[in-house]
Amino acid sequence: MRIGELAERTGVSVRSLRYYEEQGLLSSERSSGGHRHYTEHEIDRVEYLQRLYAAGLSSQTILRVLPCLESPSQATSDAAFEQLVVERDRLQAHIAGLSTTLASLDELIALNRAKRS
Amino acid sequence: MRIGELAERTGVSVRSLRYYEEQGLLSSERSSGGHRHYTEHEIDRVEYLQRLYAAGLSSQTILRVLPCLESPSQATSDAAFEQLVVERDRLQAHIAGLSTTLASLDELIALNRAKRS
DNA sequence: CTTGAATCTCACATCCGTGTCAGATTCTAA
DNA sequence: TTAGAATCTGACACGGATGTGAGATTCAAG
Repeated sequence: MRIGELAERTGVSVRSLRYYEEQGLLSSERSSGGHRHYTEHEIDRVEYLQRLYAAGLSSQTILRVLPCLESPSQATSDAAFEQLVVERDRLQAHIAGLSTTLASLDELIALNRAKRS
Repeated sequence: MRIGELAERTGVSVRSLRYYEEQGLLSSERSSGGHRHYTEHEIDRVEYLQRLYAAGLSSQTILRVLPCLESPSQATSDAAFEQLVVERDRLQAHIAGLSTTLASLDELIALNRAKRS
C-alpha cells in the first residue's frame, strides 16, 4: 500500500510517517519512481510506534529499544534490553503518578458535585 | 518566603513559577521593591499545578478548572465543572492506554529475557 | 497520451513549558 | 554603608513531533 493508505488506516499523518522513516523507525520499499510502499505489517509497526510515543519515549529512545522489538534473541544487544527495562520502569512510575492525580480529580469532582444544587 | 525558596521546596524552577503567575495560575504578594512573597499555601498549589501539567493539561485548561479547585461551591461555574469532568475522563482513558502499553512492554521484556542465555 | 490525484523533497512554522542571558534593582548580612 | 546574593523584567532559544506550503515528479484511470 502507499503512504496515503497507511496514513488513513493508522490515523497517523503522512508527514509523521515520513518522519518516522527519517528517524529510522519505519522502513519502506520504494517504487522505481521513488514512492514508498508498505505491507500490512507496517500497520502494526506504526501503531506500536504511536503507543511508545504516547508513553513518553522519544524517537531516539525508541530507536534504542527497537532491537528488542524486532528480534528478541540472545543477539539482542544488552544496551537495548537495559533501555527497555528502564523505559518500562519509567512508564510504571508515570502511571502511578497519573493514577494519584486521577484519584484527586475524582475527589474534586465529588466535592464539587456535593456542593452544587 | 521568596521565590527562590519556593522553587527549592517544590523542585520547580524560578522561571516556571514566574510563568505560572503570568498564566494566572499562581498568585503572590509583592514587597515594596517588587519581589514576590509566598505563603506555605503556595507550596501545595505549585505541587498541584505540576500534577495537572503532568496529566497533560495545558495552562489554559488548568485556568479553566481552577474555580473548582479554589471554591467548590454552587457558585462554581458550570463551564469549569464540565471541563473538570472532561479532563478526568481524558486522563482516565489516557491511563488505560498507557497501561496497555505497559503490559506489552512487560511481555516484551519477558520474551527477551527468555531468549537470552 | 493525457490529466488530475498522489507522492516526492526541502524548508520553514507552530506549540508551550522551560532554559538562559542581560542589565537593572532590591534585599540582607557584615 | 557596602558588597554580594537574590530577584526583577524582557527577550530570545530550544526540543521534538507535527503542520504547511512550494515546486517537481510519479502514478493510475480514462
